[in-house]
Order: sequence, then C-alpha cells, then structure tokens
Amino acid sequence: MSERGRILFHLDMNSFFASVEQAHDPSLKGKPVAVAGNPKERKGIIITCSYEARAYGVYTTMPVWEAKRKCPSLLFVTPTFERYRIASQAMFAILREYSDLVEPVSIDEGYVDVTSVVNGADAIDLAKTIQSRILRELDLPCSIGIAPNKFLAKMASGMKKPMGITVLRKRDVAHVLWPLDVEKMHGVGEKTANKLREHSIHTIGDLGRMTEKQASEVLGQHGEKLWRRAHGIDSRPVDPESVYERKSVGNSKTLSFDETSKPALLQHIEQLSGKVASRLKEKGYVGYGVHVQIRYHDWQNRSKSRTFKEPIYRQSDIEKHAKKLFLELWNLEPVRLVGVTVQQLKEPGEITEQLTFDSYQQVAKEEPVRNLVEELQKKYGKSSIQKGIRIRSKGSSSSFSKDFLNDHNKEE
DNA sequence: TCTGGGGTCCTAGGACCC
DNA sequence: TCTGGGGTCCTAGGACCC
Repeated sequence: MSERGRILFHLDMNSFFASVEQAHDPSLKGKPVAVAGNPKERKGIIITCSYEARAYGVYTTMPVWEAKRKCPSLLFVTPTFERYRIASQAMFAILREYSDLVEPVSIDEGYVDVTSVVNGADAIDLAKTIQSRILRELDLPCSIGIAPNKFLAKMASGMKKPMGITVLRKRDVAHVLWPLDVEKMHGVGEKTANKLREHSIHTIGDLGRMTEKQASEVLGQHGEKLWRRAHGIDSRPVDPESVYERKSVGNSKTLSFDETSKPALLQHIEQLSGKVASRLKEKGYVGYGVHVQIRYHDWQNRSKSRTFKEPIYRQSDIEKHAKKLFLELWNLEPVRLVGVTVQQLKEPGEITEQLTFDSYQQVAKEEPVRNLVEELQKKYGKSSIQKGIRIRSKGSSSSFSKDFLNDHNKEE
C-alpha cells in the first residue's frame, strides 16, 4: 500500500485526567490541579496535572511531596477512572462519526484515517470541527496532528498544546523535525538517547543523516525503524480492530514498605490474582500463561512465567500458579513490588465453559453513541449537559481504549 | 522523602523438530 | 567426513509509552 495520499489525524487529549476533573468541577478551572493517588502512600506520584500546575514545574511522575514544594497552592484530586473512561468513550464516539478507521492507542489518544472522508484541502477544517466539538460537548481540550502517516501525525499533535492543530507534511520533516532533540522522537527513551549520544547523535537530524546501516549498527533493528521514522517513513495502517486484541491482563502493587514476610507476600499474590481473575472474567478472556514479577528493594526486576496447555481463568488456578512461580523466583530479599499477569489471552470462542460469554459479548460490541449520551446524562444530570456530555456507563467501557491506568483504581 | 501501574513489542538463547 | 539449516515455542529481561 502506498503511503502517499493518506491523511491521518492523531488526536491527543490535553492533560486528560486533570481536564476531565476541571470539566466535572468548574471551580478547578484556571487553577493548578494535580491528579494523584493517595499522598500518604509511597506510591504518591503525580499522574497528570493541569497546565497551570505545569507552569510551576510540576510534571507527571513527580512525587507528591516534591510537587507540593514546587507549588504550595496545588489542588489535589484523587483519580476517578470511571469518569475518564466515560469521557474517553464519548471522545471516540465523536471521532467515529467522521470515520470508521479509528484506532484508540490509549484512553486519551488515537489515530483516525480520514483519507476517504476528506480531501487534503479540507483536512484542517475537519480537524477544527472535531476539536471544537470535543471542547463544546465534552468541555475538554485536545490537540490534533495531521500527516500522511502515524509517526508524523503523532509528532505533529505534540507540537502545539493545548488546543493545537498542526500539519506535518513529509517535505516539512527536514526543517521541522530534524532540529529537535532526538529524545523528543516517539520511540526514543532515555536509554536509546544515551546510546545515540555516545555516537554523537543529538538531534533527529543527526539520526537522519546517518546511513540506515550505521543506525542499525548502533541500535539494531530498532535503529532501522527509527532511521526510517526520522525520514518520515511509516507505513503502519490505522487498525480499528487492534483495540480488541488484548494480549495480557495483569495487576501489580508497590507495597507500602519493602516486605520480607513470606505469608504477607503470598497474601499480596492472592489479592492480585483475585483482581486479575475478576478483570479476565469481566472482559471475557482466558489465558494460557501466568507471569509473576518481583521488584526488589534496590529496583532489580525479576520475573518468571509458565505456559499451560489448559486455559487459565479461575482465581484458584491463577493463585496456585502465581504462588508457585513466586516461591521459585523469590531470593528472600526485601520486595518492593509484586505483580501477577495472565498472558497469551484468547477469546473464549471455542472454550466450552460458559461463564465468561455474556460479559464477552458486552465488551465486544460497540455501544451506539445515543446510549452513551443517555448514560452520561444519568451520571451527571441533564442540567450539566449544556456545557458538555457527561455520561454514566457500566462495564464494557474499556473496549474503547487500551485503557492505561486501568481498572486497578476502580475502588478509589 | 525518589521513582505508580497498566500495557506492548523486541531480543536472545535454548529446546525441539523436521 | 565432524556434525546443515530452518522454523517454532518457551522463557527472561529490557525499552518504551501513557
């Protein structure tokens, strides 16, 4: 498939969780707001913060205590994931009004292929329409990148925030992308950036000016991919199905202190197994592998996994295998985090057991927009609709996005 | 008083098979 | 006569992203 001629949008919600909270409680608007877990827990970090908070130097993953120091007036909100899922669904529902080719990437971003919907000249108008609808109907800001492929669209959406619309053509790559620090590139993290710097590669342009062979000598296959991206080459299609193809379901927990007691650790494994089992059931999957992770006090990560012939989905089975794996793995050192994941998921289509089928059907079917609106109204009341759709939905919501920061926080 | 929790994808080595 | 070559599966670990 030629990539010439495609028109892709990448839509990115601006500081999504914080914006949803500001939409829900307008008294938070214009103020530094941070969404963070329980600040008393060790896990107290900033999950998202408003632009007003960013102005004080607060950013995602910053420990709460540090954020308080940087911005004493910072308002803290504990996350309400149900609200975010609802807003996310409503946002994707709007996108699907314009194209069937919508691929959610996470709860707050996705790609839309509008090639057959709009001609090049009208793409910006469509982006403006979508952006202003999301602002008017959901009271949420977003940025949109317009480009001939996913990589460029993603880079474009990040260029103007909040409420930006940015076109990035292939011919813009050399003068727009190449001057940027190589770490700004999607797919280049700290480790890769360090490795590149060792070879005097500091900007995207430095990477682009290497030969493809040199890039692969430094970074292997990953290097070739990045080199092509640096040249604006990316033929990945927008795949609306990918959201349904979940590969694993897991839960992990950073313990409130480094734990050395075996019974206590096994109890954490039990709890995590229970969460995983109920999420599997809710989503209607069975798995064929169990994976256990340990993070030690010194941040050393270890993991152990095992594949099974028989489908795994019962809490008792997950628990049994996870405990066994844990005890084989644990070296008696203090444990900071434990995690349990069920992987190699399959939809239980041909599985004889029936218990998961109903919930699977719910998840697999996309809800009509109309229902969403009704549900929004139920949750927030009709009076608040002038400023935006605010919906209530139960179950089945996560089918719309590969929801990062997932169901684990349902109870909060 | 460092550093959450949910994921995906990739690599590399060994087992095993034809 | 030293012992090919390819493919797949499994497992451990790492990098990255939101």
